[in-house]
Amino acid sequence: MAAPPNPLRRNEASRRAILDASLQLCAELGYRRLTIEAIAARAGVSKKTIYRWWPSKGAVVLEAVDDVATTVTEHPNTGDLAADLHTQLTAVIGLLTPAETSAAVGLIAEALHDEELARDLRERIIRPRIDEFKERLRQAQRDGQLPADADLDVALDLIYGPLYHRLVFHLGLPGPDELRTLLAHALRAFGPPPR
Amino acid sequence: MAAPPNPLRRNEASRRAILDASLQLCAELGYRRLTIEAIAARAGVSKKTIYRWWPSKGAVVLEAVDDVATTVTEHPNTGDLAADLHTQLTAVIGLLTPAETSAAVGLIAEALHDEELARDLRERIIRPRIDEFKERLRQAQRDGQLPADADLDVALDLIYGPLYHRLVFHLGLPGPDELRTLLAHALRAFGPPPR
Amino acid sequence: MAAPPNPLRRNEASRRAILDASLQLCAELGYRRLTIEAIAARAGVSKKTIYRWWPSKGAVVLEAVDDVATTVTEHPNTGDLAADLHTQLTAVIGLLTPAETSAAVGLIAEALHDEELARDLRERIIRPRIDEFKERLRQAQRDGQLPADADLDVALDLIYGPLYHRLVFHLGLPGPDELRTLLAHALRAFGPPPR
Amino acid sequence: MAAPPNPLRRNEASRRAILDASLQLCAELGYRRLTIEAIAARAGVSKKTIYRWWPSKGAVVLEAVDDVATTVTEHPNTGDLAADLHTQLTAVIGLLTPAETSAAVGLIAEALHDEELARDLRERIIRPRIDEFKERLRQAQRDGQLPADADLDVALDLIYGPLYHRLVFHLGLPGPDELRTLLAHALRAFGPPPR
DNA sequence: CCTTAAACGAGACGGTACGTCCGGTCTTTAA
DNA sequence: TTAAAGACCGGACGTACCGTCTCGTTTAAGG
Repeated sequence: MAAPPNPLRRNEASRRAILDASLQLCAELGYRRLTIEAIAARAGVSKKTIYRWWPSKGAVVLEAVDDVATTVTEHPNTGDLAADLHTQLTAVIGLLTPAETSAAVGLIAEALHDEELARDLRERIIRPRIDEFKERLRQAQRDGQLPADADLDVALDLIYGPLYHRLVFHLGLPGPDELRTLLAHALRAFGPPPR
Repeated sequence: MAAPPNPLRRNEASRRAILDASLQLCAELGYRRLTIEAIAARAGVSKKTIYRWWPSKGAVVLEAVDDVATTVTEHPNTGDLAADLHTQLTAVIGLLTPAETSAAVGLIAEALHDEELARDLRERIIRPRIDEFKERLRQAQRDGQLPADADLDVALDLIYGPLYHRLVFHLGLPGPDELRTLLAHALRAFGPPPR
Repeated sequence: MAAPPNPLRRNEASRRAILDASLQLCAELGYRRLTIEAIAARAGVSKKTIYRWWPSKGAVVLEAVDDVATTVTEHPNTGDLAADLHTQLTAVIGLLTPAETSAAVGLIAEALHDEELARDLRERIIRPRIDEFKERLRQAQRDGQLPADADLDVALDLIYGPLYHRLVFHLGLPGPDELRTLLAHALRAFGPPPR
Repeated sequence: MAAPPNPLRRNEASRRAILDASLQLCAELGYRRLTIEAIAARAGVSKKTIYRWWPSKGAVVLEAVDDVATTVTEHPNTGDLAADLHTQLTAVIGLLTPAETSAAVGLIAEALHDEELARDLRERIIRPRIDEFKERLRQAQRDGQLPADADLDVALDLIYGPLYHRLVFHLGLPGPDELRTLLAHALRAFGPPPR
């Protein structure tokens, strides 16, 4: 692989213009119709500049999403586990809605065919949030809201799984009440409800 | 939508050749690198013939998958709910593995951007299986293996959700034991196991 | 070559509809944009029926032009050679104008690449008129308006040549006065003007 | 018409390869069977590159012919008008022979339906040669080989006309002797040969 | 402060696939 | 038995983007 370009020389204004253009165009056209050519044109940048810093459309959008997602999805900790999960999942649902023009959904679709992008998506975006999620669950275990022996990986699957199941088949993402019901069931899977 | 051409005139041999070529090529190249041109070439058919009967690559593959999936995923009914679900989910995992060359995974990715394909995928492939799944759960309710008031939509989400959660982030589809664990938890969400 | 179909079975109504549609469409679209498909559609006839009786688009148009050209271009004989030639050439110019939508011009262009069509065009349409033309010149020789030893093939070239020279390079077909001048010069090439 | 791309950036090697391939293929297949795809393939160039610089197959071939025709058809001036015209017309006949694979004949046919190509053909190729031709005739007038009042436009029609008349109806282009006869007649149209 | 190497915009280039059109052949249906 | 309707294979069309590659022009790092 060729040596990567010297990051010191990187033009931050171009980087921002590219990421902004990506999200704008994704919102306007949807991820699928988004093209590198259009990003370059909108950002007032040459295609070469994009390819110098990112290997693919997916990588550009991933970085753009990473920027904006950072603030959106911090796991809250108010002491009430069910309420906090509800808040958190609602934020995630916001990132995935509307599916047609959501950059996040576009990335998920792309990652299904692109091993490398999938790895980046998982490691840079998902994994840190999984870690925060588990940390919050451990807190709940210490608080006695969740059994100490609960399998946190299973919890992750039961709590986040329904979202993606519904997303991929366009079954309609859950509204607030439905979400509450789902969470209640998921938590019940770990034992008798706390006194 | 334009009226489809008269299906009476349709050449069944061409249809089969097209569907077979689609699945072959998908297995060889992966859904993403699959092209209409290649399907036409492999099937010995003109592109026009494909476009006459299907609106997009996704629609072709959907029909191809529909053909083969029919037999693969019938919900068994041995009387043991957890075992039957395990069997069923294992079959579904088979359709989704390996992700890079699975036609089903390709369709799921495509459907994330294509409303119309998503509708077809849901109505022609998924919905009937959801119905069978719920029917099996109702049987379990009659058998006393599941509380009579269990919310079957929630059950669907808790049981199938983990698969898609793991699929979209390449978290590794569950193996047999992991699957058993997931199922046990999901079922526990509906109350204490019947005496 | 396959035996031609039995002309006795030929449907005259279809034949007329095809020829009429050809000329209509040629006038509307120009020869180049004319297609067999469009002729069939306009004539309410299947493509097969056209291919059964004619080998190519050119052959259809040739027959259509032959029908209408018959009456248009009979060599007149009033006794005044120059005047008669003027009349005749004016009729020919009419067939070639406007060039963009003239079926005759389309045939000429097609014949430049299609040996077989060229032969048919020459033998069925052009040759009989050449014969009439020469007959008229022989009459003029008998009348003393043209030297008895004039080379009629050369006369043909000098009299008709300018039309096609101008046609192929879009130099503008001659108007009545210009045509008179051209004819006067062409006839002068055959000797001193008769006393 | 859209502004053409900046010619400064143009790749001269590609341009030459395209023009060469065009003439080669035209000689092999004839103008009619020549396709942009084949030119691109033979020239080792993408179709886009052809469409970037030329609007149509005709325009490509026109430029190719322009290149080669430049040297072929310079009007000679030996002092003997009839002999010089004979030389010149022989060169033109060479460009038009054999008709099936002559690029020039292909252009003429195409120009009959394509106003824009016709204009280019006339202005870039024909007009300069007409000017040279008339210049040669004016020289002949000064030499006393042609009457001073001869109408040079008429001379053009009488001298070149026969070629195109014969070309379009495949009547056989004139050989050397026939050509001499035609020229002699055409010149006689302008009055008694000077003593 | 100046030099000089890089990053940059612009965009041409070889490719691949797109979705469409039409040519010419073959099959089905109805009269 | 004929002809309409039209499906079929083939092949070229002209377009859109891909990712690579010059070009001159900034521009900022380090001498």
